[in-house]
Amino acid sequence: MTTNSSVRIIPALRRAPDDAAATPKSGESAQCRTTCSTCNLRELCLPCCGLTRSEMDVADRLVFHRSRVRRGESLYRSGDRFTSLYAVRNGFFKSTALLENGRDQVTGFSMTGEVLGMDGIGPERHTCNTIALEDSDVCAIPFAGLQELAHEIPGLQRHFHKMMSREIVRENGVMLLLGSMNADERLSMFLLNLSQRLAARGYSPTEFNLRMTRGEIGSYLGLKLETVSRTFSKFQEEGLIGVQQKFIRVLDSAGLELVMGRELG
Amino acid sequence: MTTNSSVRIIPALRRAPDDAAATPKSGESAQCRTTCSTCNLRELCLPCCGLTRSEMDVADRLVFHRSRVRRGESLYRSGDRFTSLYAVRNGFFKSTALLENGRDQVTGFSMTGEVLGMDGIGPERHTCNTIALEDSDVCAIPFAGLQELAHEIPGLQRHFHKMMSREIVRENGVMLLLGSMNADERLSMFLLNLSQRLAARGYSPTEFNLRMTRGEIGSYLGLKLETVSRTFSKFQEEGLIGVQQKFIRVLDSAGLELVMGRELG
DNA sequence: CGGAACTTTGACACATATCAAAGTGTGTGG
DNA sequence: CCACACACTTTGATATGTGTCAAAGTTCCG
Repeated sequence: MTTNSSVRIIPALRRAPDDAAATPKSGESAQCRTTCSTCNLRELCLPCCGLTRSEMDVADRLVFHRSRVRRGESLYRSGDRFTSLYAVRNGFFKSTALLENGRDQVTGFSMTGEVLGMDGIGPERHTCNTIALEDSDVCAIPFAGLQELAHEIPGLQRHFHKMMSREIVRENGVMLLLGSMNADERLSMFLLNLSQRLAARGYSPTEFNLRMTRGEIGSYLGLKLETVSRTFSKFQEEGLIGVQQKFIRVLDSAGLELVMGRELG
Repeated sequence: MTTNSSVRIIPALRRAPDDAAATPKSGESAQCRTTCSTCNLRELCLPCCGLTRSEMDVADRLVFHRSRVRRGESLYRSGDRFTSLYAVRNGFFKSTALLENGRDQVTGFSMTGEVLGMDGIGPERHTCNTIALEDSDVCAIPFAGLQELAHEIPGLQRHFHKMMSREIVRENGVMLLLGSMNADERLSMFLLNLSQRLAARGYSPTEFNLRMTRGEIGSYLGLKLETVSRTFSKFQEEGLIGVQQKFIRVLDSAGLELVMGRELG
């Protein structure tokens, strides 16, 4: 199973492997308007993916609001009226859902090129909180406008459907993980998935900085933070990974994959 | 949280509260062709939901294959080419996903009026197995045709998007359940959800027959069948429910809801 | 430099899994 | 129609993985 946390928009994207947190210089968190044909991320962004030149002209009728979300700030909150999807242009987010009894849980992590907010389409309100784990840039895609556009560009409609479907498949994968895997398996799957998604974006699949805490990983994987920490330590002793706080080095990815298969032979 | 297992197509549907397993007389499992305007389930079915008379005429261009799936048979299997969505006209299904190491897990139960197969849209192949737990009737909706139709009927497109989105929200709910609830909470949520969905279809919310085994419930909830059985027994001792094999009587639904809240006060 | 947030590690508790055996119901073939 | 086999369920005894509680260690940031 390959759990793609959040839906990936493009299969691959080359980029300088600069894994350092993008600390922006300009402090304004102001929005700015932009269009698809002037967007430097258009090979990757939702509505523009695979459009022809003439379709792009149509697409430019749709105006996006690009905005910055600072670390710790919400992109949207549960209960907010749903108006837009958000393409992550740069950065890292967590989504959490709140149970009525007060507990909440991380339901996904999203990185560059993934689209957030699809849970809101049906209820017309967002059903989870999405918070930036580092200073991030997103492109807000007004849903109504997207729909009009998709009506004229069948390829876009199809693309959008696949995106939603993949989110369903991703969540299916998480259900399997939560329902039938032990702590070792969960964590090795988590690491392999992260590694794979980073690789698809041109980053190193073997060395990266985690953007989330042990507690957030645990919440996502249905484990307590102490268990996450212990399992990291165990993997390190076994030579599977190197751990220095948030910096992870995947030393034996085949070994990690074995962790998931070995309980049954 | 209200976990709607599979996406509900209509908010409510009145029906004679005949909960007995529909054992069909005619033995043929042959397909028959039908159109929306002659369908006796159209108030409930996907493409016809909320269409005007003239839109219905358009909809009739789309021909559906109605077919029967006998208990134990597959509606589709993981890996099958995706061509159609399936509206459950009558009956009960489970969907299971297989992990590469051999284990498999129930990812959802579906009943009348719910739509199956949305996981296949993205990958263009089904990603889970769906098996009838009783003799069932489905309506196969060719996806390509549905798309054409939706292009002409905006309300249908919107309806379809909401349906997919709700499936995402449902799975989110299951993730919460699997990630942060104990056995009591999981089972009471399961029962309440089932009860609620039955009520929405005009069946009794307080007395019903389970269509699945303890093992299947356990697989869905991330528990072993013995734990499911023990928890049923415990709920019975506490006067929350009555259990006689597959026949369940909800005696104290408020009490069941309390089970989910009481750990935190 | 000091405090806050996060991480690691240990000791122990507990919920659920595992293993086992008996009980119940159901369908089939004689 | 009975009897047998099979699938499912219940219950008990025990094992174990993960949670809980606690304390010390580390890093980060103001």
